[in-house]
Amino acid sequence: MVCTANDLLGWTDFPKGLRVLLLDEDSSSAAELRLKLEEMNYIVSMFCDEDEALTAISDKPESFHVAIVEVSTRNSHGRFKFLEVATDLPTIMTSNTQCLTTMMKCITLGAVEFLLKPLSDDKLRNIWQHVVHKAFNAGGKDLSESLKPVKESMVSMLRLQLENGEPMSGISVKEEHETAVEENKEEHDKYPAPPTPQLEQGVRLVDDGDCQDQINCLTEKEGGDQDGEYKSVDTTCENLDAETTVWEIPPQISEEAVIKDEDESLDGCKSESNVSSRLENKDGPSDSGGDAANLNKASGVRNSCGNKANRKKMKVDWTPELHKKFVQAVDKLGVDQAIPSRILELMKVDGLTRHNVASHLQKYRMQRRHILPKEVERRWPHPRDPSQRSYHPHKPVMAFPPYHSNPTLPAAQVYPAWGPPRSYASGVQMWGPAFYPPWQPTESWHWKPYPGMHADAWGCPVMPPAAISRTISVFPSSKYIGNANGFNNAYATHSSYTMPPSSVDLQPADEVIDKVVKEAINKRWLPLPIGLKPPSTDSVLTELSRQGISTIPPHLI
DNA sequence: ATTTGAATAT
DNA sequence: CATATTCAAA
Repeated sequence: MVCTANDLLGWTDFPKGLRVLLLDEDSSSAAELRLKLEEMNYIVSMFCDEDEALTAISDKPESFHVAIVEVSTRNSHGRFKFLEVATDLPTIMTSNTQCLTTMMKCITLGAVEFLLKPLSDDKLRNIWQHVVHKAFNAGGKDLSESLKPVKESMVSMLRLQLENGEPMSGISVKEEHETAVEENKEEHDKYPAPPTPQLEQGVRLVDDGDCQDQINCLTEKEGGDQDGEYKSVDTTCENLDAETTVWEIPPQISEEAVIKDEDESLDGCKSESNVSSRLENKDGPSDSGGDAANLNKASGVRNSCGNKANRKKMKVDWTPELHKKFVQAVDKLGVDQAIPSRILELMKVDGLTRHNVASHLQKYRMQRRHILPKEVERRWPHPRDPSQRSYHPHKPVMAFPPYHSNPTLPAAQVYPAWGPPRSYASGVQMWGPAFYPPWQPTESWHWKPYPGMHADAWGCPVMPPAAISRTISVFPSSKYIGNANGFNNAYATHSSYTMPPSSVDLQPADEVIDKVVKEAINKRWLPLPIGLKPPSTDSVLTELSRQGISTIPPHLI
């Protein structure tokens, strides 16, 4: 397979070496085509029937970047099948006959273009555009293996160019011609369109669209720390030139108008750039996450707004995928170690800054602090006098770990923290109320209260939920959290008898408690007990009903 | 000098 | 709102 991230770097003269699958029954025209393509430095694999071709594709999906498929009235059926199966491969249909119906069908089935034979050299030469287009517009998920590298290389190229302020050797990409698929990005997000589902990408940096400040352009030098991180997007006027330059001249396509839009800084122009990363990170210690960045621009075909997408700071769009990465990073680090810089590091998402992460982390923590106590309230509702600050003796004083995973839970169930993956399009908050926090792999949750103290000394390691509810403490209320004295006091006072009898001997010394409490206070989002097995949703429900709470708003489950 | 987390701004 | 930016503190 040619296509690894490394190969990209080697792919200096981009279209060259692109692998073309040629499916054509007419052997003579096929041979001719092949010749031409090869002259253009494409690597051609010829097939005469679609089954062969499909087999080749399924055997080695990464062997082809683009397909050119001839269709005639006779073989159209098979060709349609090809289109249906080879969805990952940008496929150009060619035909001797112009049949609107056939064309329509091909396009509907995902063909990227329908060309009438004979194919012009120009058309042929430029087939690479479809590869790039697909690489940039397909969500990371369904991006075929062969396209990922392309995408990556494009991104790195673009980045480099922007950073250097000058075009890189060899490759340049022009996108103007691309149809403005992005135009209705919002719509796509909400109602993913069948043909080219714009699935969520990693980081979506959204331009705020106010290009009105020319001045800014000149003065934007602002010194400053964070600017470095935005280097690639914060451009000055001269960079702008460079930018426009960047987008011109793909190998021989000089003529197609490059949008030289001087600078129509205007209103309403929106464009965005997109950085996405692979999200194949599976659970577990596999942090193999290499990641690619994808830069997705709104092709500015329309009107004045050119593609100067990335000039101001972009807003990071925390897509579920991105958030998932975030959570995985946090999980991996363990809540107590989850600080922006490390998270950022773990996420390895290009274009994301520490600030972005910090901001997100802030929200994340707030969620945790709010959601959890609520759950607690539900489990031990204040019967009366909510103003009463005292905690029930029966009420738990210690929170069960907001994180902490039940190792037996499949990773998939680990979601709830910030909610199950909802349709990003739905616009629903991804971390809406969830019944349970993202229990994470136990080993990743490091609670180190005190160096010599074994975590397990605390509380009851694994107990049925009912038992836990009787023995483990929990924050009485959110109001209470943050009251250091109160908490400290409460904890010290009640911990002893909220402990299971069996643990009595293991009571930590007061000073140890102090330490723990201190840390707990300092990092209130940290879960307290250790080694506790989180109750399953079912058992919680059971427990709830046992306590006479039978009605749970559906959205909480 | 950096980084963090919270507060505040957009 | 969700993110970004600012700010005080570590």
